[in-house]
Amino acid sequence: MNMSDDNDIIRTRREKLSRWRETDDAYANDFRRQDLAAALQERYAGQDKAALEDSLVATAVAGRVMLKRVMGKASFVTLSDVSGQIQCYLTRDGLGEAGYQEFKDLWDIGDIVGIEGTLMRTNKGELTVATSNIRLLNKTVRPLPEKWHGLTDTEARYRRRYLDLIMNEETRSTFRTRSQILHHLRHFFVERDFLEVETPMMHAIPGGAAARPFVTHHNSLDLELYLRIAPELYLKRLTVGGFERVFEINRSFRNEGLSTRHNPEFTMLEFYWAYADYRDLIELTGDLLAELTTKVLGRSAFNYQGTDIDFGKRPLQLTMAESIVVEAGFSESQVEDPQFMRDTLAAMNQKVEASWGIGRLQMAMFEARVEEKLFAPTFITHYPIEVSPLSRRNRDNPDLSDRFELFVGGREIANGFSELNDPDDQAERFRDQAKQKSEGDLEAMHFDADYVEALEYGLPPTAGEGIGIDRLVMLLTNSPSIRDVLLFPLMRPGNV
RNA sequence: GGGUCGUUAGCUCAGCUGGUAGAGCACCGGGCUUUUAACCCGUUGGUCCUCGGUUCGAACCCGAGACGACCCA
Repeated sequence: MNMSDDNDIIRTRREKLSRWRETDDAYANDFRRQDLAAALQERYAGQDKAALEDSLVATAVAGRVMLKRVMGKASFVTLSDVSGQIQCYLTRDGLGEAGYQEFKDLWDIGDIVGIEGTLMRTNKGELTVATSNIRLLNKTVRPLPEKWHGLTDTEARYRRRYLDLIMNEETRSTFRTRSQILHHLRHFFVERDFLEVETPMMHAIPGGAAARPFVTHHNSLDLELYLRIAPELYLKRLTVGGFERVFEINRSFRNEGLSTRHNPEFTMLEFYWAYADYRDLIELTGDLLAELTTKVLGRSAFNYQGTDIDFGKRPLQLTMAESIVVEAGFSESQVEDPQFMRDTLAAMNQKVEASWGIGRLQMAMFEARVEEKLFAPTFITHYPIEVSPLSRRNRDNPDLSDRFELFVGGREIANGFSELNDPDDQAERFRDQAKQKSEGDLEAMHFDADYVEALEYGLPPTAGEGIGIDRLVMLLTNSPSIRDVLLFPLMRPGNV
């Protein structure tokens, strides 16, 4: 765990570094690479040994030494660059006595080097650079993890992600996929005339979600500020301002525990779409998942932790009450009976507050008994108004909201609704939240008078949605933990 | 917050019932001009996570703590 500075390996490599520093070109930056490994592998895949001998293709490659095989006066070195790997053949005849000796004396696995030469193919058929000139570009001090097993210790992989990236193609692949997902999401929304915006990360009043915030302090304003728990209320202010389609992909922060599904900072996509409602969102979300998966994976179906999921098919739809009937096995009348729900939750050792109405009781039951079972993509609709303080009230049933969440793999992936744009109703909901906060609910919302004022200037009929990007990346990269899709997940400071 | 498991060489891991700490890779020395985790020979390398306890004697047993993984709340 503790990588001390005085072990034999590091001491020897430091001695080599000292010798290298005595040369003229230690830490030179004038080596120019001509080709990437993968490009060479692809371009010359069809050329056999004889063809390459005839054509004398000159190249210059650079990268990290991953493997080194010394056989007396000839050696093979495997270089790794951003694209892939290529083998190089170094000989005393090819490099000259001094050059070959420098390689033998100074080069170690892990060093960053530049190699010039011509392409050849070995007897076993591997494309190889027959080296005529070598440059040591960075004499590294610390040894890489073991070449066969790599770096497997999860703690080390998260704390020293660079080593994980050097050693594990799977890790590199995950983060390439993450980048692709973000790219295609942006493309999807920009193509549909959504404007990408950035709204504040530091809020005087945290809002837009039920969560505990991180608190910080602005010195010169002498002001308590909160890291945002969601961008929602600012994005809707922009919709008031006439940006009728906006989206933001950025971090939010929630001061909660860590788990395989939660990191205190996480990435959300939120978008707001004027003159649309939650049913339009459900359609758009279905399109989005199908298109995204096809573009990123080349197909709409994939396997997540042993279960097949297909975003090419439209997700199921159930109301929250229906889902409790179906998955938890209660009758429709039981699900609507506050006393029954309260008693049943209590019997399940679930925390229940006396003030909770049927909406919060149903929500608690849903979270306890239903959510984890929703493996196949499923939209749960008709959330109770009691747990949806920013959502539009359902026209047919005022106790319900025009809101849905999407569940995949037993996890919430998206949350969307027709926006509440009645300022008086919103003020009433905020007052209710503030009351719950004063009664000790740490996740209840603050009264945001500034936001209500914005609504008084007029939010068009609008639908808005948030999509958890980390969880989406988990699905498409088959990652069991959110830490596997965050380059630097939060860790307690350790003595590493 | 609770439970289970883990922490031994730079890395991957063994280490029996408590009796002087082991292997492979890497490193160092030697051999080898088409290898593929190259191979062969010979070395080197340790805060056994930390602190305390039990014991003639602790990597191992007990207690407390640190860090991590997973599960639960």
